[in-house]
Amino acid sequence: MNPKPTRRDALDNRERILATAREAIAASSGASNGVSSGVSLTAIAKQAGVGIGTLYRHFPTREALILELYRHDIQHLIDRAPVLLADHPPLVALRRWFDEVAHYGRLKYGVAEVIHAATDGGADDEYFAPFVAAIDVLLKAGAADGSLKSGIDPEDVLLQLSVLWRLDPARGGEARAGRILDLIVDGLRATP
Amino acid sequence: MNPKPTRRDALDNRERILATAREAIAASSGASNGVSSGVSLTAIAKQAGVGIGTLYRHFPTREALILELYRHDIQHLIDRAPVLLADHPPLVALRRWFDEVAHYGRLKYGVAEVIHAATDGGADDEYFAPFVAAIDVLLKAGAADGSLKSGIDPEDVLLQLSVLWRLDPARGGEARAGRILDLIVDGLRATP
DNA sequence: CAACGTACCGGAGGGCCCTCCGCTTAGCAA
DNA sequence: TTGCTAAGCGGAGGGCCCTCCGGTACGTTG
Repeated sequence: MNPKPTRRDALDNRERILATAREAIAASSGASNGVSSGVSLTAIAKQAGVGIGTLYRHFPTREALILELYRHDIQHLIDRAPVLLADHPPLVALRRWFDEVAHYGRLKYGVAEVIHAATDGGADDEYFAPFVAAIDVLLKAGAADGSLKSGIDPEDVLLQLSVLWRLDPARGGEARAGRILDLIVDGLRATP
Repeated sequence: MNPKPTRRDALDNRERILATAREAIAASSGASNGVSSGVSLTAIAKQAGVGIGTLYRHFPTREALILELYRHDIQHLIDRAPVLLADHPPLVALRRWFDEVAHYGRLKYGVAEVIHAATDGGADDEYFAPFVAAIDVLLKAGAADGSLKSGIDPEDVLLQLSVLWRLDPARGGEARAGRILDLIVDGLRATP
């Protein structure tokens, strides 16, 4: 899909675009609700000293770019799932993980953007499959010890989580996120 | 907010825009996932024989236009809540209502669009407050007979519902919607 | 080192969104 | 009927998105 360009100039450009995008987003992220719309790809291209066509060749969609920026952070979140599971019972681990994802997503809004893109259905599975897998691990653990329903589709849960990114942190979003996560977890609980 | 224009020409234009928009959306709604993006406001204005400025004066955002188109249908949904409550126990009424909203929303995608806009936070409360009120009635009834938790914020629930509009009906969306609604309802249930 | 093919560049172009402001005209008042 | 005035009109303009394709230069091969 994105088999890393082989030519030097191409690679340079790619890196330059990523660096510029990182700056631009960091600069603009102080304001507003954190939805991606704020940054102009045109501006990034110009600032990076490449043509707009070049930017689009490297990153065919805005999401592809954001996604690449936050690949690291996303991986971190994914890796947290088994760690939490090792330290806590499944139900607690699940809830903690949700909290981390929600919190992280609102902080570094890029992660939210990625998940948003992923849940839009059009995104490359390659990227968000690990995310789904992380959820699945948590769900399976909960099912195994009887605290969660069994047979839940992890993608359904990811979709439910995607609501979080639409909260406005400025106005009660923090508290609302907590309440909604509670509701979601309750929905996943095994019914005795 | 939108105190209906008093001049004849203004009113005519308004109606013409609405009629044209209705056609345009009907014509394009056959395809794709049903997200609003498909229709160009520029095209609607041209087709309606008004300047783009006129369209924007009457309907400051795309959502405002869509919302006006489906005001009727939305009202219908809202009215269904008490009817269902009269005929069924609260839990059943709630679930039925969810089903109707979900189904309707995916059929006439405008409703989805409106709710989507409403949950975006920026929307005029005036419009979606009745929706929230309808949910609240259902929740209160369930709380009263002990089948649902008490003290749930209806806006939280609306937000959870908003996930439904992002499902792709073409690929498993129908079934997925059902599963997710089950999860949501379970989350709202009173914990014994 | 020269020459070449192709991977990559860049920006013009078409389309949409939304704003802003000078002009038009409907409806009222005399 | 004839002004008059503000409510309403409309489109030019600036910005962004994304595509497409003629040109450039990288790296390889002889």
